Amino acid sequence: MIVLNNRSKVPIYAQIKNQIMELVVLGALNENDAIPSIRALAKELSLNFNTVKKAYADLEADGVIYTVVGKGTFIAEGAMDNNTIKHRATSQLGTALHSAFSSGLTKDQIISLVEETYSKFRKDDK
Amino acid sequence: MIVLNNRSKVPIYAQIKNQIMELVVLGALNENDAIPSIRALAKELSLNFNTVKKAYADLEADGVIYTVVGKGTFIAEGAMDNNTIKHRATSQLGTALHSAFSSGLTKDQIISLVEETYSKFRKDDK
Amino acid sequence: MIVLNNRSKVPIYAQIKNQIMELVVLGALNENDAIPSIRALAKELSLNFNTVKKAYADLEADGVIYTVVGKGTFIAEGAMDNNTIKHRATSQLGTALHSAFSSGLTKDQIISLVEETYSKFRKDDK
Amino acid sequence: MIVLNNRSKVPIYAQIKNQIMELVVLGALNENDAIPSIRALAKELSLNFNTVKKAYADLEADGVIYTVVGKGTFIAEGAMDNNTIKHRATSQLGTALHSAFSSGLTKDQIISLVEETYSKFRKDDK
DNA sequence: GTGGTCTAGACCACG
DNA sequence: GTGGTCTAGACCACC
Repeated sequence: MIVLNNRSKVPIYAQIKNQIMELVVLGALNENDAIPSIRALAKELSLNFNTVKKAYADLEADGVIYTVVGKGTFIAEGAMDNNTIKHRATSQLGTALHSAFSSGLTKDQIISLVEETYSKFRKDDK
Repeated sequence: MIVLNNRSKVPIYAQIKNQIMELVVLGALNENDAIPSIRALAKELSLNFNTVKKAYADLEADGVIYTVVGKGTFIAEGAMDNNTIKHRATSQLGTALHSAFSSGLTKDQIISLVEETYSKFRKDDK
Repeated sequence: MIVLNNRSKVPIYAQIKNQIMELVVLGALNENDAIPSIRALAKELSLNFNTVKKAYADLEADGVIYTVVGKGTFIAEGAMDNNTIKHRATSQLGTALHSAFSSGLTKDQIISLVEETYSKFRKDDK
Repeated sequence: MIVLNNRSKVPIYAQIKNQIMELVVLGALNENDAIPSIRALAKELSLNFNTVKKAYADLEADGVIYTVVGKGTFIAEGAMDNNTIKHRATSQLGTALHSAFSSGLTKDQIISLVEETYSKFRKDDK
C-alpha cells in the first residue's frame, strides 16, 4: 500500500503523509475508513515508531485523519477537499514554479510538463 | 541585489544560488560579468565567508559561474542554457506537479497558477 | 583503510575522495555497502567533521555514494562505471600526457610507465 | 609565442613555465638563445612582474634557463635533456596514471589515449 | 546515532 | 586584494 524510498531526500515521515493524502484524493481511502495503527504500520514498513507517529500527527493537524483513543485512526470527513491541503499544495507548487522559471525553463516547457505529468497521473489512477 | 529570508527553511546558501541563477535568467547578469567577491558579498549580507563560498562552489559545479583565483568570480559562458540545471529543475517540478495532483488540484487550477507565477516572475524584472 | 599524507599538496578532502574511489574500483567496496559515518571517519583520521564532509559531498555530487540522513552513507549503484568521473579523469590524463610529451618523454617511455603503474596499482589490491 | 588561459586552474606562472619548456623540447628555442626579459614578457602578457619572475626563477632552479645580470636570460645548455625535468614529468604522469586507474579507466583505454595524444602532439609540432 | 547548515577565525597560494 | 583549505564548535532535522 505504501512504498518508501530510502534514498530520497524527502524525509520518511513526509513520504508517508504524501502517500496517505494521495490515497484519499484518489478515492482508495474514504471518510471514516480505518487506517493501520502507528505500531502496525511501523512494523509493516520496518520503521521506527516515532517516524510513523510524526506522519500521523501531521495528518491529524491537517484535518486529514482523526484518532479515537482505544479505537484506532480514521480518515476525517471532508478530508478530500480539505482546504489546508490545497492551500499548502498551491503554495508549494508556486515556489517550485518560481524556481523552474529561475532555472531558465520557458512557460511552454512547463505547460507541456504539466500535461505530461497529468496524463501519467491519470494512468496510475485505476 | 540579493535579499535573504532568515526564517525560510531554504538554506541561505541555496537562496543565494537561486537568486544569482535568477539574475542570469532575467538578463541582469551576462556572460563574463563579474559578481561580488565571496568576502564582499559575505560582508554585505552579514554572512560567514563559508556560507557564500558554498553557494559559489555549487554554482561553479553547475557551470553557471567560474572563478579565477586572485581575480574574482564571473558568469560562465552558456550559463543561461545550462542543461544540468534545467534537467534538475524539470525533475523537481515533475514531482511537485505529481504531489499537486495528489492533493486534489485540477489541471486547470495548476495551469492558471503557472500563468500567474509567470507574470509575477517577469514583473520582478524591471 | 585510508592513509593520508599531510605534507602532500593534494588537499586532504581530495585524498579521501581518491582513496574511496580507488576502493570502489578495486572492488573492496561494493554497491550499497556502508562507508564510515562522517564523524567516525573524522575521528579516526583526526580530522575536522567538515573536511570529511566535503569529501563525501563531492563524492555524492559525482554519483559515487549516496547519503541517507539519519542512516549513513553508502556506495551508489553504478558507482564504478560513473561517466562523469571517467570523463574528468580522461581529460586530466590528456593534459598530463601532453605535458609529458612537452618535457621530452618518448612514447615508449610513457607506455612502459603505464604498464609499470598498472601493475603497481593492481598489486595494492590484495 | 606564449598563450595563457586565465580560466584554467593551473596558475599563470606554471603555464609560462610549461610553455617555455615545451618550446625548448620542440626545438623552437635552442641553447643560449635569449628569451624576453621579465619586464618585457610581463608587459607583453599584461601580467604582474612578480608572476613572470616566479616562472623564470623556477625555470632557473630547474636548469632550463640562466640569467646574466645586465645581459638578459638565456636557454641553458643541456636544457632539452635535463634530468630534473624528465624526472618530475615522470612522477607527475605517474600520479596522473594512478588516479586514472582509480577512476576506473582500463589499461587499454589509457594506452589508446596515449596514442591519440601523441599524434595530436606531433601534429602541433611543425 | 546520522547528516545538514552556519559561524568565527586561521593560514595558504596566487597576482 | 582574490579564492582554497582547514579547524573548532554550535544548533538543527531526522530516525
